Amino acid sequence: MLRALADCNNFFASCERALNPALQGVPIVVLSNNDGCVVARSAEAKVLGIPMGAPFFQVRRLCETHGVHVASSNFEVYGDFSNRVMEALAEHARDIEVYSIDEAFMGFPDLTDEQAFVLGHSIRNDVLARTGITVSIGLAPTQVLCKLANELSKKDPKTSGVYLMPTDVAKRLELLRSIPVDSLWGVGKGTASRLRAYGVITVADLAEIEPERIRSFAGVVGERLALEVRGVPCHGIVEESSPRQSILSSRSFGNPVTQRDNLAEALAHHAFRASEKLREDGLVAGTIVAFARTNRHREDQEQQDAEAVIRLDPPTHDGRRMAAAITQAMDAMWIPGFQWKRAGVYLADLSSSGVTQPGLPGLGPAEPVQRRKLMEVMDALNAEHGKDAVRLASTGLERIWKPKAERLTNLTVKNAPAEVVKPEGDSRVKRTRIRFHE
DNA sequence: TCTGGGGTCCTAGGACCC
DNA sequence: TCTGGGGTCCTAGGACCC
Repeated sequence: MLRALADCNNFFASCERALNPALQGVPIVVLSNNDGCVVARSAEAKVLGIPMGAPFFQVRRLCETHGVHVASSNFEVYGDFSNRVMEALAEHARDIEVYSIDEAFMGFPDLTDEQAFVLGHSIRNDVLARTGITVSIGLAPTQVLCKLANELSKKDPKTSGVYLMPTDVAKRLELLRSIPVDSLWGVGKGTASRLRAYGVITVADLAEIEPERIRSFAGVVGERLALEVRGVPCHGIVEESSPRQSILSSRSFGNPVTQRDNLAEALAHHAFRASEKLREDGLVAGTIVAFARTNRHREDQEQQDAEAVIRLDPPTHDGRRMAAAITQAMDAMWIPGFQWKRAGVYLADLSSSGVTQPGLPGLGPAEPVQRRKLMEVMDALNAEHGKDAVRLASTGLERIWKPKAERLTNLTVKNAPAEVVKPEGDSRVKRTRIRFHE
């Protein structure tokens, strides 16, 4: 089977440009939450030498000097673009696995090299025409090789955005000999240094070593990698997404929080946000962890973590119950005298809601009817009138803990076509696994 | 002054049991 | 000084990804 990885180029920056055609040719930078770091750069911004992940305050001058358009990230809008890209991709593939907000693996029946090229280009053209987003296509027999092919397509302008990994094994090995093993998907710093210690320097080295031997020093992860670069698929294209195992809602504060009440409000807010995601997926949680941290980057300040772990018995998806539990836990959690920079709520021990567990007396339906109804009504109102249209009083009125987002693209009728902001429903692409991050 | 927010999977080691 | 052997389950933390 032939596989492909389609990956949107400079995705968030491309979305901003698609929303505002006046940005054609203008360097664009998109900032992370709280306007903290650079998380996406248009090609022009890369040329200016703005590094990925740079704290914005370090590149602010550079941006001003060169007239860079700087945008706060707007994940709702990027999610809509993503949906439309994935729908277009799905029409071309036999199987599709939406891997992240801007990437999808696709499966095709076997094709000749010629056919693969033609297919790659027609996918690219179609997605561009329908969404305004440019994708790069890497074609190969395994997902790890697809990743590599995709990178090569982006690096080399001659490929015009479509790269097919050589099907001839000797040719492929020759190519892989020039690629360092740490550029592989799944090889980070730790694995790279372990591999180096055993003489595995290039991807070809990995392809030539006995997979069983790899296992002794790089574990099953290394073994799978070795097989994949040989062209033996270990990852299938997963169309059915498995249920989530954890949910996190957290943010940095626009300004450090020093008052207990403000931290409590922020945590109640995150608890409710997390509970919304839980209900969306039809799950209940058995454990909440509420946490707060001081600013790791301030070496002049004493650091502190605060954490409260709360068991929910029976498990729940009731945001009110969670917020109340956290409010109670504040006594144990609160440590005065620190400047809290970030806080959040983590949900674990997730299981399907409405399921009674056999053999466990007392574990009836997850929630009493009236509690469920209340959440349903709140979710419905917020879906219709926008996030936070109705919210828990415990999340506060002033909300001085809110993160910064000072450069949000103004979605007026003029620059936001209706179908961009509110795409057609009924996507046939399963997106339950999609995660809204870059 | 100012530094993101999600996730998954694997492993090692401890608790516990027979 | 010396003090079994094996199995399972759970958890914390590391590594990695986007």
